[in-house]
Amino acid sequence: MNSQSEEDYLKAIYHLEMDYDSISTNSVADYLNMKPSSVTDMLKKLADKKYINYQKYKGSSLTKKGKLIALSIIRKHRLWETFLVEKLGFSWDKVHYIAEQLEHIKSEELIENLDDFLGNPKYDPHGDPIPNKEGKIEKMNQKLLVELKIQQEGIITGVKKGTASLLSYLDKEKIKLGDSIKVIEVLEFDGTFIVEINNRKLTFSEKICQNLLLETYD
Amino acid sequence: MNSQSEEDYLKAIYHLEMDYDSISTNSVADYLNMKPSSVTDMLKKLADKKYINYQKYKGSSLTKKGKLIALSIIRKHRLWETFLVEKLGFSWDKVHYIAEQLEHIKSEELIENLDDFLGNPKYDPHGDPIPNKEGKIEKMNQKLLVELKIQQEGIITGVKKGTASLLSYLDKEKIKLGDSIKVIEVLEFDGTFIVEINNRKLTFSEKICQNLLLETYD
DNA sequence: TATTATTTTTAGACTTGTCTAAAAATAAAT
DNA sequence: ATTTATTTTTAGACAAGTCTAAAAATAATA
Repeated sequence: MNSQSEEDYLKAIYHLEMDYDSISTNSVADYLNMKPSSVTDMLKKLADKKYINYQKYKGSSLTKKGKLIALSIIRKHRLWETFLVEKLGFSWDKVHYIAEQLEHIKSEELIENLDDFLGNPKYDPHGDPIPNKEGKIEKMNQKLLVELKIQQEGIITGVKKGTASLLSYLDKEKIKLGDSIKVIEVLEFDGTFIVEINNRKLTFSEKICQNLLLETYD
Repeated sequence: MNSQSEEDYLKAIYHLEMDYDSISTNSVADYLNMKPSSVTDMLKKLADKKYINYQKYKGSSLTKKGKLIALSIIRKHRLWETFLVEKLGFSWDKVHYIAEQLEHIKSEELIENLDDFLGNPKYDPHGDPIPNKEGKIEKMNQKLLVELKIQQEGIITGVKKGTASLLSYLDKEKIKLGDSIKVIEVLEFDGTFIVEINNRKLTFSEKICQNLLLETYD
């Protein structure tokens, strides 16, 4: 049985491995708001348990075993987030703190029953893919809308830094993070995109497309 | 913010106060499977926080403040149990361990949304009353079926010690703990009870009635 | 009521997970 | 290539919550 702390570290390393090749002690400390010395201690412990490969001063990486645990926590997190939004009416931006707690509840049966109850969802309310029981997870890519080809699809995950005003525009148009978007046409003349969201056709300027972040599956 | 441990102790004292007048350190230790010395330490801490009245060698009792916390944990526990049984299809006898974990999740909003989602249930799957948000809880009494008067109702909570075989009879008759029972008639001749359970009329011998435990509300 | 038994508390130790401060290793820069 | 800066580890401390063993208080009994 792993402690809540151990699970948090494994999850952090998993997320960091998405973005960086080698995981430094400091990056884990930053991610978890902890001091590097505390992280060193825990890394040793996780290495003893064969959850990570850790070499003094060299950095860490998850072993197969560690990755499976991280994915099982992420699975729980995303299923609980789905539950909170779909069943309890929370808005997608308020569920993280609660899911951080719920993801540590111990019971295989609980999470499988929850999965069935939710209709075995593939994506959570943020549009992130939910790993299956065996730890398989759909690979995803962060892209800008402007990078998509015609007919390609993605899920809206946010906007680029410094363009928060775009968020209120999206809000006005009743577009939420997690909504699916599909490119129908791109006008050669000015780069305007015609896209489909929630069965509605919408027109986006090139500037919008350069600032809208998506996840795509390929 | 209270720790999981503190919450467990407060809940234990609450439950013990249902059955006994004065709560000894040892009784808390037994209830929580802990050593009395550990309990003493925690009792001091809870007294510092004004959650209990504690006097060396004399025993403990919950303050108003402590009782409210205990009731809020019990509320969470029973709502989660209801969720697990009603929504996730768990059987009533397998939910306790999971609810023990879920009851410590921190979020007012979560529990109020859950309450609404479940349709603001009054009783949990074991037939125990669920305290409301303000800590009000329906008073209940343990009684034997034989003690009930005609037309009185109760919820089946168990059988007397040494009569486990009665359980398999109930099982055969598709009667579960938590089922509601109402006395329709008592035959003077031999003390046979005619009762209604799940809209079915059933006949119980006097011996059965002397061994079937109920909760009643009055 | 004096003695024995039981309960409760105290004292000190241990574990987990964190911290600070200092030392050691690695990386960057002059 | 030396020096300087940064990163990482070590060493030692602390808080929470538990334990064991022994002492103190209370309760039971002869």
